[in-house]
Parts: sequence; C-alpha cells; structure tokens
Amino acid sequence: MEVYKSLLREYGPQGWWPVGGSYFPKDDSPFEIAAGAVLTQNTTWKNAEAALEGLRKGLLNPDALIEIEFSKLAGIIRSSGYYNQKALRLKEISLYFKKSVERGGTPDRSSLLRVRGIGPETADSILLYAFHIPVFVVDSYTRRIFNRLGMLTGNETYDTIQALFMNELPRDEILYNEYHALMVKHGKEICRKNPICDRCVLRRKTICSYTPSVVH
DNA sequence: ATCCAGGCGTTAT
DNA sequence: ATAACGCATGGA
Repeated sequence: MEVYKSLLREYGPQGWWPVGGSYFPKDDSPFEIAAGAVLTQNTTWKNAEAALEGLRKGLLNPDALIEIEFSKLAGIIRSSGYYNQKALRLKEISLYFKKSVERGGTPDRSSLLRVRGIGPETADSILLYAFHIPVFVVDSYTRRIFNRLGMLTGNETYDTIQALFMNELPRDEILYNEYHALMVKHGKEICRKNPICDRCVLRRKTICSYTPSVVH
C-alpha cells in the first residue's frame, strides 16, 4: 500500500477506468475487452489497438469471429504480432463467449484458464476490466518493480505473487485497476529494463534495493 | 542494426 | 516441476 500511495502521488490517477482511459474504456463490451487483452499479449497497446481497429467494423463479436476465415482474420490483426497464434486465440475465445458468457454468465477464473490462449494474466485482466471482479493483475512490470524493491526474489509463481498482493490489500476493484495502471506507467517510464533510478519515487523513499549489476 | 513490448503453449531438462 | 524456446510486428 505504501508503494501504491507513492505511485499515485507521483503520477496521479491513470484513468483506465471508470471513464476516459485509452486502454479499456468502460463502455467497451466485455467481448471487446477480452479481445483486446489477447491482442496486447507481449505487445505494445499501440500495436494491439491498431489490430482492434481493424476488427471494429462488425467483427468484434463472437459470431463474426467464428465465421471469418482464419487467414483473413490473421491478416487483419497482423499489426499486433503473433498474428497466427492470436487469430486462433480469438476464435477460441469467441467460442467460449458464445457458449458460456453471452447468456448471462460471469465467467469464473478456472473456466477462463481452460480456454486456449488465456493464461493467468489474460484471465485476470478479463475478470477485472470486463466483469469488474476484484482480482489483482500481475504482469511483467509488477515482477520487475517488486524484484528491484527487494520484496520478491524472482522465482515466485504468478499465483503466489497475486496472493501476496490480495492478502495485503483490500479487495477493491478500483484499487487493483489503478495500481496495475500505475505499475505499467512506472515500469515503462522509470523502472524500465534499463532503469532511471534518479527519477524513481520509490528509490527516494529508500524502499528500492536495486543496484545495477554492471557499474561503469 | 539491435532490442523490446501489459504472454502463452509446447517441448526439453 | 520448471526452464527454454517459438511466435512477429512496430517503434525507440
């Protein structure tokens, strides 16, 4: 919670939610959010967004994505990278939504994880952003930041890290949403692969134990 | 030119 | 069980 407060004070609310965010705006349908979650896997949101834009003309629903020819879909989402894998994953998710979600259900985590192409982070992103269920999303930035803070060792599993956060923090959708967004911001701009520790609010508070492995 | 981005499934240890 | 590896485009 101390880290969260520092990041929030430094960067302010990121606006991923409730309204005005450019990532998963509130008025997007759950299916669109799920599609976006797949398209952005290991890829910048910019590239994913371009792919999403290509789908925006009538293709952002399960029926359309089930119908469309595979290679055509792959071509449309080309800009998101891994387009063959992601085309398959979009089709799998479409089947899942048509079967389980479209008639009223909120998905549960274990059923999401059975879908080909939905791993823990994508599942949790869908639960949090599309269905407003308070689950903490762990991503590579979370790992990197907390490794450098000395609060993780680097060999924890996804579920272990998630449990650490969720046991420590109140189960609050908005808090998890904002915290995740702030870590993306901090991870991208400051706690990068090559970090700019001089500008890091966490280091100034001497929480951070990161020391560059190669010092010139 | 080289490196990396809000991972995941498969295949090798 | 867990560590490597392939997947691929676009921008810095």
